Amino acid sequence: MKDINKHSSPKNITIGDIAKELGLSKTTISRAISGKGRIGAETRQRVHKYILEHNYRPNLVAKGLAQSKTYNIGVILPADANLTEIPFFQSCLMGICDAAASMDYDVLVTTVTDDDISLLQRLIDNQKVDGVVLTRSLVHDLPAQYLKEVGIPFVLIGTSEDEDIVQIDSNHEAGCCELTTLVLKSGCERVALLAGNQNHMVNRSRYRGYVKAFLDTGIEIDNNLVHLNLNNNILIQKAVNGILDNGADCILCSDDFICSKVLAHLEEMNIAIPDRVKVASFYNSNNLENHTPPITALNISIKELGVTAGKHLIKIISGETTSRKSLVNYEIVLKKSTS
DNA sequence: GTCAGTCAAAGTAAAGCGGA
DNA sequence: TCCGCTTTACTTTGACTGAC
Repeated sequence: MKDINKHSSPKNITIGDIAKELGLSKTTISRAISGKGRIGAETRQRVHKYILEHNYRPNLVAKGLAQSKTYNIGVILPADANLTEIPFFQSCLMGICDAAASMDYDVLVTTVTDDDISLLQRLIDNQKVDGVVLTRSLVHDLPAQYLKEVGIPFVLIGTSEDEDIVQIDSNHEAGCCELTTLVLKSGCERVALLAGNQNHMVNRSRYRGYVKAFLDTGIEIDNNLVHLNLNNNILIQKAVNGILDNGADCILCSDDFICSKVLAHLEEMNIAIPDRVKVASFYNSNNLENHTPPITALNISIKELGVTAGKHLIKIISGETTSRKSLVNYEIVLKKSTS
């Protein structure tokens, strides 16, 4: 028997040490700890007494080996997230980490772009994780398609038309419809929408909510006031100029990135909010909360999205059934920008 | 047949060991 | 010294053994 301590740091007590000390096999110790399999009550008590006295902690690598599990979950972030999106993904990640830690899992993070999922494939090929949380939903969702093909458990933070995918989201369509209706009923007659990339499912849901509010209130949409796929500042500024020329009295922004660019452009043009034009966002953030005047926005607990996603994923990994779609509550926070 | 316990195998990095 | 093979570490679990 070689001396394994010769080249290593002080080692933790193992199941083998306990077996040797108590004159039992490693199997018997394992069964006494797990409660699975037949074992005498007195033996079980002896083992439990010993592990309590010696602060035994199972080796998760070996446990994973025996169960063909890694006790890791992967979190996939978009590599092309812009600066204003980072707080969203950070809060998601914190929620996922909390959920994972509470269920004895660790988290590995990697990134994908819309058309390059090689880092996700590497994570799966190398068997680094038992399951995956996708933090962005796309219309043509390459990561989701890939994970379905290879049969790895995963959940999606967002919405998908694929009914096989477990989805964690807020009801964006209902929230945006509610906020748009509030604005329409407050007396605004020319309510514009500036929305982002329509390849992102969330932006489609927000657009549907805007349209539904007009249908419900019986007001016709003026397409001159609707601009989609605003992916950069130049497009946003052009859109703002266009809707102001078309008499917009309220600007609804599909997210805080667009909203912050709109606010900056309005300030440059010395256009007063809310006196000349009202502004609201379908997604809230610290940037908007700290703006003068404060901006009316839809509020969602992003960390709760992450916690829910993490818990659902680990349930699926453990073989438990879970609901296909979970919705996290939203609230409309009315501020001076629409008063 | 039942009960209580043991054996062996799973994956893989790192260390040990023998021969060239 | 280098190369390549063997052993070890770690836990779980189905199959197996021995006593009654």
